[in-house]
Amino acid sequence: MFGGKWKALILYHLFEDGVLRFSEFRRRMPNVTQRMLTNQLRELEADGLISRTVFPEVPPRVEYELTDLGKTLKPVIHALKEWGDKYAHSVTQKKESSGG
Amino acid sequence: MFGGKWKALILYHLFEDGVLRFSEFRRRMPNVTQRMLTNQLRELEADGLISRTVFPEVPPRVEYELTDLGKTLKPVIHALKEWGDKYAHSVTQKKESSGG
DNA sequence: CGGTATCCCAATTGATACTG
DNA sequence: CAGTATCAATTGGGATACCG
Repeated sequence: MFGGKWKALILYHLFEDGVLRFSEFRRRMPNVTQRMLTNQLRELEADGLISRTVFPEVPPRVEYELTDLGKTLKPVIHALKEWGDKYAHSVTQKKESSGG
Repeated sequence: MFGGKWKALILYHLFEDGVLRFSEFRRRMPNVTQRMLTNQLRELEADGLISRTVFPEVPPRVEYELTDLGKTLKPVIHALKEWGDKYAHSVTQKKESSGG
């Protein structure tokens, strides 16, 4: 379920910001391609962890937020971030990511 | 770093049991192939999370345990397991795993 | 007992271009 | 703004057989 390379980061930003639009994700995760972002958002939605709300406006607006189930992941994401902050530098990195 | 499908489970068993031999992993995770188990153990070792000790005996014996760095992952693995125990059933599963 | 070596398929990820 | 479509490359994973 956490298979996706960016899912944890997506969830992290949702815990930080509550609600995010597609373009806001793009700003927060600049090195995720549009395709991958769409892809992972849809998978998270399919797993019932986030919700997607389309506002029929011009220009279009789509908002993502955590579902109740998604919110239960807080301890996991939190533990992951804590660990990353403390120890990620100890681990061999192949490439720098979009700083989460 | 958690890319591997079985890494979290490997770490979990090490937190449970302290030290494990190759064959003990196999018993605890029957549906991981020998190749994948070796593979993921080596990656964890390369990342400095576990150590591998070979005892030059007959029959051969190899023991795996957590390094100090590996032990710092306890909160993460713990949070993950807690979540799994509570909510994994809420999520669509494609296949059952080796029960962790 | 604790692995390696091969082969092969599936899934994931990425680059780029296009669209309502 | 928020996506799709298409193609290509890489990586992950499983089956099976063999080895010191």
